[in-house]
Amino acid sequence: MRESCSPSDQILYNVITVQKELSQLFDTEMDGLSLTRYDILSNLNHVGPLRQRELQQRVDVDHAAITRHLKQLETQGLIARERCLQDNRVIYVDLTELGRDKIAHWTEQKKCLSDRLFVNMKVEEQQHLLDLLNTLQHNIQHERKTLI
Amino acid sequence: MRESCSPSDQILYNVITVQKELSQLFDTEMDGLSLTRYDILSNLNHVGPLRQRELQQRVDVDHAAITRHLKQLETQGLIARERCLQDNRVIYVDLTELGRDKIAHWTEQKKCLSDRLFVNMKVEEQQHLLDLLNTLQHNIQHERKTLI
DNA sequence: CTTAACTAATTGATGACTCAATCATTGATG
DNA sequence: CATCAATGATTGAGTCATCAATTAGTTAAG
Repeated sequence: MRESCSPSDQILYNVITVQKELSQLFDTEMDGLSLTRYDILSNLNHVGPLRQRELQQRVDVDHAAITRHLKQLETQGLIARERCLQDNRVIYVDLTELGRDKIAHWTEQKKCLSDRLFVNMKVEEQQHLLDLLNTLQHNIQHERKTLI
Repeated sequence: MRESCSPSDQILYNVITVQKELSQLFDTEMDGLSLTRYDILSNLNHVGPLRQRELQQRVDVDHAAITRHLKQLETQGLIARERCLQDNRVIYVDLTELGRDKIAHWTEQKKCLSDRLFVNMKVEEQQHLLDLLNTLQHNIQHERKTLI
């Protein structure tokens, strides 16, 4: 892939690389908190208690993955889970006090990192990059739909 | 992350998402060949026989991962490995005839997919996207260096 | 010559993700 | 009310990645 010359190939290759390096950077910078777990906690922080199912859709990983992450986060005391009384199948997930403290700290840390990653990029450029990425994402989703 | 509003946050989130969806699309479109394995075969196709070590650096995954991928690809008859006579530690890897046939087909398939993903993006836009991604990647690498 | 440092490849352990199968609960239909 | 489909969560198996430790071969210094 690295060998190919067309810009489109290089873009695809670059997206993969950036994601890989970004994840690693994130992990080391955030005391070992993975991007996925940050995403889980961040979602809970913004939109209060959530059903596991809803959280799974927002974070966009498998059911199984969510279950296992939440199990971990629960033993770390960052989140609490509670069965719904009306419907005994669903489990509501929310941050604990500790979780709320921690995520506040991590959010700050992430913002700091984010600032450093975009120092030399003007806001219009950022917006442009975002638009282009959105176009690409849209195309990918379209392809996936026509495939199924 | 999806909740946050600053363009930079959205960019980072989007890169993750695009990579995830792209990998899945690639897998389904290429008869289950993963991006990493495509990359391995593609490298071998372009730059002939390679030491495992060199291949590992080009594809940019762990030593262990390369060893295991090559083991698989060998049992599938796509590549061949041969010890170097001068230095018995190194193993040279090359495509077999079958491997060469297959990668030609997959390259075509990938080009086709790539074309579809960028239909509505002009070449200058593609180039611009690539430049912006490169800037981002450069910044990430810089951060990782200062961290270690 | 032998010991020590270096390099290439492999193996084992661990963690994250997916898919498929399962369990428990709910709700609707005959 | 009994059954059966639908839904939420869990579990098990398989893949792919990493790190750390190990094996095997090479090279250089005492």
